[in-house]
Amino acid sequence: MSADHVSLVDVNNFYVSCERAFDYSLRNRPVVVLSNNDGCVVARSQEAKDLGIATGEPFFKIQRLMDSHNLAVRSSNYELYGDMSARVMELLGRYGTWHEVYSIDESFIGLEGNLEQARSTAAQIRKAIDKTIGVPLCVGVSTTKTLAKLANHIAKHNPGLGGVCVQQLMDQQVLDNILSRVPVTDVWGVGRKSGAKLASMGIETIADLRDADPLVIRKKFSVVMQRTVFELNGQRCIGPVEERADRGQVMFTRSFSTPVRTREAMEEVMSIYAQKAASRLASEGRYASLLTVTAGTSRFAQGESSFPSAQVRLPRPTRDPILLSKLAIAAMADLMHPGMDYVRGGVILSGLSDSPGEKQLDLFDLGDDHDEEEQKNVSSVVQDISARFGAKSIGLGPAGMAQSPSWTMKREHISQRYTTEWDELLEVRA
DNA sequence: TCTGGGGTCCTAGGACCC
DNA sequence: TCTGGGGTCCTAGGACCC
Repeated sequence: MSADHVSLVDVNNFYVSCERAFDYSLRNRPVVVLSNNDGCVVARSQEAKDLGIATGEPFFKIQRLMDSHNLAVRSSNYELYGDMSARVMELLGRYGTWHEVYSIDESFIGLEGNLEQARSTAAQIRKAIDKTIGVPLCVGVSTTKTLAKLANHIAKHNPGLGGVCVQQLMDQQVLDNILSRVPVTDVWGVGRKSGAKLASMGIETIADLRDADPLVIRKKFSVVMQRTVFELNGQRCIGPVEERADRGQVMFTRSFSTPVRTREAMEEVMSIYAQKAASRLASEGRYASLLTVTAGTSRFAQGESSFPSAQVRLPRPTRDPILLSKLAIAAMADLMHPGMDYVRGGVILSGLSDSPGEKQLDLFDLGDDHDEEEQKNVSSVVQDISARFGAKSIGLGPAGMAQSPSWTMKREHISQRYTTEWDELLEVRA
């Protein structure tokens, strides 16, 4: 990660900007993008922010603004955002000495040269992405990741900077003024809980945290917060995410559009989600050794609640959709209370590795070898078809039904998949 | 009526071993 | 019935992020 400067590139209001890139009617008006199930707001245009709409706000509370303030609403369209992200990242990779994708719309990039050269490269990046992909972004440049995040924050909030903020080129007095005014919770890595605790120690602004004693911070919080203090002082200590073969997990959890009450419906959920998770593993060429199932009643409902959860250790790494589906159903069967309203459920696969385990004796009770052999064949055919024709083309048991069950996700305001479906390409009229 | 999903990292504490 | 220290590994839970 050695380069003269660390920059953070962040697309403005990413989901909204993706929608706007293809739909001009969304420009210059308030726009929000909703979470899965059209539940709550996950992205807002500047105009929507100006209306006082908060992230996480339930859609039903702001629905009236559609009429009164010309608010436009879109269901989240992850096919579109994922595709746009890949294009942005590909282009960003051509700049800088290293490139670390941090999230769907953010990258850290190493820039070389003096400060003016860094600023000029940052401006080029903005221009290139806007011209070829059509989404606006801001670039923050400084000496550490935490400070680059901060510089990006400053660029976002000060339109006069033209979307680029090189921290070292700022007027010192202006910078000091900002640091001693902006609340500490605006720092990357400081959330609500830690913010409250810091405040009780008299640490309220970014400058306060920068000047705090790292040892005290380490003792009262953890090394994470201590690193933040070091980074605020210009000392690089947040490195790239380590690449580890067994790192990570794959989860498939969703809220249902209508509650699931019966054992049979929950079996459908577990079966379908397990197969979706398995197919994601297959696309990544990985295998899981731990299966976790979860479900839950609404956190907002009165009365009795239920949050069943169970883990199943898989004696050898697998991504077999039939096996995972069976195990997920079995694990959930005894835990759910039929009759209660479950509003969400999920399947998590973890302990990931790049190769399937060797078969071990007596660990799996799947009947005789003949059955297992046959099951293997069916599984591999299913995986093959879903890899070639897409996840929707085939499914086992409940997942194979042509019609979606009643609890599947609601997406009433979905935009077209401009970039990933031939049928929905943007029409251009001259 | 209606309140997201998918991640990462760290720490504490228990199980187990020598 | 009483009674050690030190180490590793695993898991649950908390906090944070986008």
